Amino acid sequence: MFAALGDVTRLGLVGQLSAAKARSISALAAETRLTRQAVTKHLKVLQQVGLVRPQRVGREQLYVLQPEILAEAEGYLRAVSASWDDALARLQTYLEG
Amino acid sequence: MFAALGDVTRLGLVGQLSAAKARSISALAAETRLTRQAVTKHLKVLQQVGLVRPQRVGREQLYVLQPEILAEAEGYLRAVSASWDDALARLQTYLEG
DNA sequence: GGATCGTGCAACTTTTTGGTTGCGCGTTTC
DNA sequence: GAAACGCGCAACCAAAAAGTTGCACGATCC
Repeated sequence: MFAALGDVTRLGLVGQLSAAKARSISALAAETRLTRQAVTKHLKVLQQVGLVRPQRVGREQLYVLQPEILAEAEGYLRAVSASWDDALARLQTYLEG
Repeated sequence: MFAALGDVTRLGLVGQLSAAKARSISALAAETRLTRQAVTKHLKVLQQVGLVRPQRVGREQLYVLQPEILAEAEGYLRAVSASWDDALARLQTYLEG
């Protein structure tokens, strides 16, 4: 999940998709300096982690963002922060004791 | 930032550091199957994005987690979710209109 | 029905990255 | 002060990932 978002190009694609309802591969590729095939590969990666969902419309393949998945990552970050706060509290106690 | 967390080993190191106050490179390496130098490299990466801060103590180099930085990533995810909700609302309106 | 558009698939090249090995240097410890 | 410990640096290796090119195929437009 983080690995999927860790690529600048993919993060850009997520950005594009977060601003639009749905976009075709060519439309997405048009806003980058990459080939259409490169964009296709990145979309496959995003799809594998569930961040994005393809949807065929005529001869176009539209991609839609699945923001529910983002909540997972958000939750993890919060958990790490929390457990670190615990550790910090223990450290505090230790230093004061 | 996401790229830094995107590696399994680095995410593991963050996990270790979130559970302890501070840990030396060797101590961190001892809990993985990796060399000390490999761990050193990963810590450098984490340090570059500000997730971790080194602190020299005698001949040991301790590393401490900087959880404030995690809030940035958390905020970004929330923002993307939000703007997508907007897009979804517009799509809804479009379809109903 | 022929041209065009959007796409999928496969092979290939290039770059990045994760990992190791080897050595030297400051800090302890006895 | 010599041995041991914890590190840092640099060179090197291998595997994975990013990107391109070339071709074929269904959908659309005229």
